[in-house]
Amino acid sequence: MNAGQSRTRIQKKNRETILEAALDVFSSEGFRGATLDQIAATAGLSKPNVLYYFSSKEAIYTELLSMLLDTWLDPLREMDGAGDPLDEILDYVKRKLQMSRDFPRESRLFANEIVQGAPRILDQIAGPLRELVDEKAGVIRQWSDEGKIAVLDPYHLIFSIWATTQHYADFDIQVRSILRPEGDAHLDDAMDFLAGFFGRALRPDPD
Amino acid sequence: MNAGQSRTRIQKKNRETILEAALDVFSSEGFRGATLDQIAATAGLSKPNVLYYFSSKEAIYTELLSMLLDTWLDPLREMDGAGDPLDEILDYVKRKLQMSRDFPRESRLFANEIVQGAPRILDQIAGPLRELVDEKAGVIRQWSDEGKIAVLDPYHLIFSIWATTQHYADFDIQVRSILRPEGDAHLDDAMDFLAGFFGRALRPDPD
DNA sequence: AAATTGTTTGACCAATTGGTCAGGAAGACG
DNA sequence: CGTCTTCCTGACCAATTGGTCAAACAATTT
Repeated sequence: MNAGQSRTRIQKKNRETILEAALDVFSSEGFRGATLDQIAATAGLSKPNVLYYFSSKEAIYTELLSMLLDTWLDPLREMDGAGDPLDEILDYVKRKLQMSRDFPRESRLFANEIVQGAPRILDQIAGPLRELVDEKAGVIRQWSDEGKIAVLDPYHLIFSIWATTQHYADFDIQVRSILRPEGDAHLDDAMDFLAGFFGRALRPDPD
Repeated sequence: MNAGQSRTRIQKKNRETILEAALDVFSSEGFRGATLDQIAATAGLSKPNVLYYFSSKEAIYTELLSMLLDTWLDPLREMDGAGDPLDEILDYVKRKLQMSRDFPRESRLFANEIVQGAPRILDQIAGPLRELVDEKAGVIRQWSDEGKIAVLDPYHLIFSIWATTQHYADFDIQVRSILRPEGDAHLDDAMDFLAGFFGRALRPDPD
């Protein structure tokens, strides 16, 4: 398949269809657990036709991963060192939880990959992701130094934001088994909880 | 294989060897991704011999899961409604993080299972786990009502403890890629962070 | 030592899986 | 229209996988 730019109308449509189907299958079965037959069936295409658009199962997977990583990091990128510290962090929490609500499959795709040791995305994590985190950790540290928020390790703070928000996508079935919510109502409760929780934890100590 | 009690010396040893090997393989590859050949090779046994002790791949997996779930919930069981509220919760956080350090494979085994929709453990989650959580959430709610800790949704508080502590086992590779720690040193930092974090968040409001 | 029971394995099997290929169907284009 | 390229498929293949089985081998019991 054409590795470069030019794509016909049909190519654009079918590649999109395949990636959408692959997201479905990979996110719920993991790379090894997903089969080309499943992906093809979900996409409504024949298996050879899927392989006409992507050279291999792995090619579909890695394309998905690299396409989605950027989107995934956008909420953190938006955190603005010039804004109000507490608002910026709480807004980040909000955006991240919103992504768990809107893109749970994407979250699970990454979760699957990382739990299994990130064999096909380690470069991206040790590279761009790490750099972004380093940068934003610097911003948070400065806010701490200026007394705008409590003094807390910024890296572990970021981890705790990832963990608490992605939990609602990755462990959705567990959350639902325990809360038995109607639809997504519990995510509003989660947002209230997290706002209160991070708000309290970040409130600066009196001098 | 004998489904009942009586086991010979050799049976005990080999079943244990197989389960240990299976934990290794299942936790890093997921159910579908793991193969009997891998498990047999890791255990140092032949594949038919593995199947002499367990009737199928699935039998190994479900036995592992149900064996480990109890251990997994022990830290929460220990949380004592009669103890000092803040201490009890912080001790729970500590025990849970300790489990991420000591039993990361077990954590990843559950993570894999639950991310993929918990197809073979849903009963356990909707049953015993849910009941335990309901009970402990009641305890926490009471502490809130008595003004001993801040007023926060107890279910989401428990989720946040799970999420933040298990993160260090399940997303270990990501944490390491970002922090580049020597050995497990970062887990001590994580403990300091989480103690400060939960301590601040739970501190009751002045009346 | 013989008989019985428990353990191990090589050889094998059917199903699944990722991937190939020759050729046909359908668009694009002059 | 005819030609050229793109798109699609049935049939096929080799490798892998979960699982079986008869027979050999080792322990234990009598």
